[in-house]
Amino acid sequence: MAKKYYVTTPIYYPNDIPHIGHAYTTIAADVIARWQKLQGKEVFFLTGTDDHGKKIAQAAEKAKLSPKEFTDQLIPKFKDAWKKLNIQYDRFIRTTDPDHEKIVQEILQKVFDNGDIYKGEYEGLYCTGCEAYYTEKDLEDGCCPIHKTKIEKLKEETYFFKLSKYQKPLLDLYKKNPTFISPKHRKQEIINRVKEGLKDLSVSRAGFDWGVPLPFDKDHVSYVWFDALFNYYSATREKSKQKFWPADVHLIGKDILWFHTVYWPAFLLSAGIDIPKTVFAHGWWTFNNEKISKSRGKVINVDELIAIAGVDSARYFLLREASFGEDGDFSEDALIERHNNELANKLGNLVSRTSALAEKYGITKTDKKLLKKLKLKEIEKNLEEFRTDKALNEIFAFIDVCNEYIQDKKPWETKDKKVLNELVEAIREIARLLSPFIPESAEKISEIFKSDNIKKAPILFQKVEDK
RNA sequence: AGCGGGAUGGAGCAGUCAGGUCAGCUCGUGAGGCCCAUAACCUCAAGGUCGGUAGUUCAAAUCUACCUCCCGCUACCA
Repeated sequence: MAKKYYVTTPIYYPNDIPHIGHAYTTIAADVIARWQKLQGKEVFFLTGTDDHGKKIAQAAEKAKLSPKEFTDQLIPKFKDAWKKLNIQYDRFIRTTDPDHEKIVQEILQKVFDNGDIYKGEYEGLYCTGCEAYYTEKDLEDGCCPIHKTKIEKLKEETYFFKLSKYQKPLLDLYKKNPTFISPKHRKQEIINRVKEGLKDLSVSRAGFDWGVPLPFDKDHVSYVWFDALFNYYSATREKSKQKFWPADVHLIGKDILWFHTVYWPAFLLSAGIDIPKTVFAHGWWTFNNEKISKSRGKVINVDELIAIAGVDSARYFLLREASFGEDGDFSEDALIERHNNELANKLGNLVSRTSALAEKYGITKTDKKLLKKLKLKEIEKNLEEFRTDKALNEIFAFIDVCNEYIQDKKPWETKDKKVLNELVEAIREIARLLSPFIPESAEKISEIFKSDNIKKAPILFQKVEDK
């Protein structure tokens, strides 16, 4: 049986418009999924939305819809965006899916029976206007940042998860499984914070019903993280999917690293479920070196992203520009520069000149010497470690080698069919390696060089001129 | 305040974990080559005391200590 590979994105909050941040994580997951398929593995790629929570309930009320109707309306925005970006996910899970709700309840019951969930009182700073708790640092002069009203201390009955009990097991886990928190430089941050001690975590809310009811107390619904995190697991409970657990990688943004590397394994340990192999946190995008902020209109949504130079160029840019795990800066100019230079001039032109020469002079079989200069092992290693930028670097370094080769061998002069064949074989491999990143263009290239009867290629990447 | 990250030619970055093969890549600038190709491609050149100081070492961008400046995180927020 083929080896399996399971990759996830976070489940997104459906009230958002899909923007560059969502797109980045999802494209990265798609590239990894496609790459693993290329390695012959059986792949399961999960994405979805987190439909529960008070904010959604309130927004729905405003729109005079039930929360379910409200979220139903929002989901297509995400599905459309992923379709436009050529994302081949295997399942789009929603936290309102019945199979998910059922699993969450089973696990809540199990953890409750273990004694890891107990009833207690949560005391916090509560704003009645927002109907939400705030932490000390959110406040402005002791007032709610939105309503500017005095905030009050409130006690509420709630169920707690014994997170404190898992401090030691978590630290052991990090030690035993060094790649669980990736990239490496984020690990120490989490370890230090866990060492400082863990407080028990409130896992239920009373007073509204838009969530998964606690099986042992129907007046409470599960607090959002308990519900949301388990999506990764519940998607693997149907029979044909069970083999995929534990997940090979959860791709996430660095903002939710804490939840995925502390809460999530603690819940799983308590429920006696295997821990995923890796949680990989990537960085943030800035826009023209400024923080992306919705309020200032500095958001790039998916349509804008695609409009600049096409889907493949957008995919290519995002995975090439940012050192994976680090922050990256997005700008239209930078995207266009990479599109024109790397995709059009280097790759596109190589395909163009090679196909034109091959059409004119033909090719004959050779022993693929040029291909030996491709650092395939490096590329494979980088992709196993989610370093897409480095993998692309290596692939494009090889494209440079091909351009040098053609320059050096002057096949337009020598009409050497062997030289041309070396190039054709090289390009076939380049197309294969690039197919996870730029699926449409890679497919076109493969098509051009499919048989040995090659015709001159049309322009693959039309250059984008200055605006 | 604590914890974590960063500072590398004009711009943007890689290299730091495993010290020497390292000062690399892209853009920009200057000169040349080629004429197959998307005015693309190839070659060469100019440009950096690798944030600062001290140390370890035969050898430091890389390790250690201290300092300066930036950025992020500090938990019930999706």
